[in-house]
Amino acid sequence: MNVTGDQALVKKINKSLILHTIRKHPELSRARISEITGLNKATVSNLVAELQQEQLVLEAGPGESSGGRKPLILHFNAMAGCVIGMELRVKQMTAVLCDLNGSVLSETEVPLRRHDLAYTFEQMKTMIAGLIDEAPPTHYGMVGIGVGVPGMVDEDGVVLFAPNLGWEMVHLRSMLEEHFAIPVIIDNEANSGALGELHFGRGQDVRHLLYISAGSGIGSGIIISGELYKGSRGYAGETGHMSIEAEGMPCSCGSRGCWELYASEKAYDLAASELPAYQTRELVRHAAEGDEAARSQFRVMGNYLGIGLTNLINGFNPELIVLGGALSEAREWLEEPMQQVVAKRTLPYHKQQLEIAFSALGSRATMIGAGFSAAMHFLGHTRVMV
Amino acid sequence: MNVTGDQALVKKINKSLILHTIRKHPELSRARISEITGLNKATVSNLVAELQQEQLVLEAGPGESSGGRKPLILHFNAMAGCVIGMELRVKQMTAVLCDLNGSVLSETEVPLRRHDLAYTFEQMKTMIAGLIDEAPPTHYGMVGIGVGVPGMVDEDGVVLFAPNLGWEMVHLRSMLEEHFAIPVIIDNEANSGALGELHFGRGQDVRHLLYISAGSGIGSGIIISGELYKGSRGYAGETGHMSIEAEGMPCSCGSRGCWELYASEKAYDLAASELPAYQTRELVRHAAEGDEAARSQFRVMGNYLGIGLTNLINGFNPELIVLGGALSEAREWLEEPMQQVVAKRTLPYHKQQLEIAFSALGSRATMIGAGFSAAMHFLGHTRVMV
DNA sequence: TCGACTTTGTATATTGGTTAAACTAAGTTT
DNA sequence: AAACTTAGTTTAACCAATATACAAAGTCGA
Repeated sequence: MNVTGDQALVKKINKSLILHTIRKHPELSRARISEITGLNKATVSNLVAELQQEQLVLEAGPGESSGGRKPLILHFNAMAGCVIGMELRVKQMTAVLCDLNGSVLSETEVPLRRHDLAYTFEQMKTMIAGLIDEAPPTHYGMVGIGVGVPGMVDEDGVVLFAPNLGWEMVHLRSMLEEHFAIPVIIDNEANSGALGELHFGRGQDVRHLLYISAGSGIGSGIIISGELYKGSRGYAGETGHMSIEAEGMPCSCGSRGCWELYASEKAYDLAASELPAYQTRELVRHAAEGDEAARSQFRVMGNYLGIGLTNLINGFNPELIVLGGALSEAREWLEEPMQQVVAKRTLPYHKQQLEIAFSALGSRATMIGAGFSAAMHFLGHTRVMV
Repeated sequence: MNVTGDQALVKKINKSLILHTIRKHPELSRARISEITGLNKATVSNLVAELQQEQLVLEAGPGESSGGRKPLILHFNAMAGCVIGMELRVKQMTAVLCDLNGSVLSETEVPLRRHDLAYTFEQMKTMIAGLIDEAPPTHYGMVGIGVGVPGMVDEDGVVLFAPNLGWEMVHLRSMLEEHFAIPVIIDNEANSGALGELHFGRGQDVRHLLYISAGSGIGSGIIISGELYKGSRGYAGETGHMSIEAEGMPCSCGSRGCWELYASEKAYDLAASELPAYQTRELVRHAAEGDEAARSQFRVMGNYLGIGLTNLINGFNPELIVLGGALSEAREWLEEPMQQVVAKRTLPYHKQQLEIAFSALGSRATMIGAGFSAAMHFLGHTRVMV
């Protein structure tokens, strides 16, 4: 249904605007908020008073005067509640306990021996229960759980297909919500990572961002106008199966020449020559020790990474691309060949104002992003499009 | 700056909602609008009265009663003003005079002998002036001009680069606005085509649509959440330069193996064997007459079209793909091999609820879409995101 | 044909949000 | 100490949507 306008909506828009303004800029006074947002001073005062009552904003004493009355500094009360952000990986499960602004309060990790649903779900419940126990007492308590999973997720939080876990049609959101009675958000691992980098990594103030998660495969999270783009059914971003060799190697997906066969860890198995190791971390170590086979492997992969990136750049015209996932540990060896290919093959105009960076959050991007989704879901975010 | 909420905004949102509801559904009464939108009957009455005063809505007499007072049927007054939609092509220039709802009132075409700016701009001015003369007298008169051009356009209506015209950094919008003193909207030809198909072709009620314009090259218009996605600088959609053969044929763009070398009219020049003709229309004629070389050429191109489409489907997960441009005339010969490849290579979940269709508007999609952009710019469209 | 019922559209009073302007509070500068 | 600045609050006015009552104009069964 359509959203109609009334006074309640106006209040929602303005309150949301003020809350997120305070959240993003610490050390603001009511007067500054009025200037920044364009809202009347009285409006700001009223809505801030409500936000204080709701424990979402705190007064933190007087600030510096610039020739008049001292301003009263306001803070977003990130400790009004807690969220949990998780990442489900093939070999382990990691999770963080975060405040409402994405700061990590606690971090845990557990190895996964098997991937069957029963076992994994038990482990998840134990891990989440542990973090809930650890959580400090807050006004709202635990307000949400976000989970990033290595597979396709639909809009109802159903994991449709996660080949590396052997999962199909797992109603993960409803399972967790029924057990913990807390709102749960399930997302693809790359989508969560994209949100993590957007809000806490390299992506501050970026409108259109592409997050590429290269590990055992390649997935990507697409941020358009500051928001996750999920496609018509929630499956957007499966760029690992973009064919870059029309009649190349056959892929398990049914296609041929898929990008991830050449530019993810899958390439190790298909490498032309013998490699000294078949795990990224090991291979990086060998490369650092001067092993030519390892270095050459990364050069080739960097080249292919660049080719796929070029395709995405020409199509999406993003402001920023962030490379994350396990492969980002090989940055030292991948970056130069990759950048060279991109420079050579990208359309000239698309290169302007384009930055390609490696993840600032590293392997924590996904779980931090997942936790942040949960926090944003709790805080709400209403705004207008013109 | 941020959009803040106040009563004026509420009114704008609701008025916009009512106007576009009437525009999209003819034969509505105030009572039905109230039901559909969720707005109070009194609100609808008030805003409709204003829209009537602004000549944007007309009362069209009583409708059928269903056991009570007869409803007063309202119509969107598409003839409150006119717009012009143009398409600039390599060999000709086409334009339509449209009402505010995209209905074509008049259509013209002029061949282009040269492409230098001075000459082309003269021709444009003449063409537009002719259509302005033809326009029937309306309350608002001519309210906008939309132009689709074969090249990259930035957010200020500057044609950055149009290789087929030999244009670079042409400030087309300001040139036309200064001359005609009417709002002008310049867009890439594929973007305008996407809008045309979205609103008047196959795309009604579709949220995420991809319009592929295959002709002398391949461009695409990306519609996300019902809106054109232009990327960070306005250059999104250059999918013709997506590499589908990592080390394939060198392209003028600096890359290799670009999709449009294999699946646009550029493929004719690079065909393995001799072709009976080198223009799509001619080649289609030969294929229809049984020429095996022509048919085989289309089969190969259909195959490559499918490979590129698969890449886009996996990445974007659109609901609908519309194929337009000159190549769509070869639909009879392209469609089957293309659909086969897509069926074989696309990820299984992405196939669900995906439709691939050929353009319903044909060669008119771009100019109709361009005109519609101008009309929408005049009518405005304010709404809320939650 | 009459009266009961339906449906459409308008008028009225109320609600509740933002706002401008005046005001209080609390500083700095000269 | 007086003049000036800046921060935040109070007040009254405004205005758009709403619920409710109401008027207008139809249908339908007996």
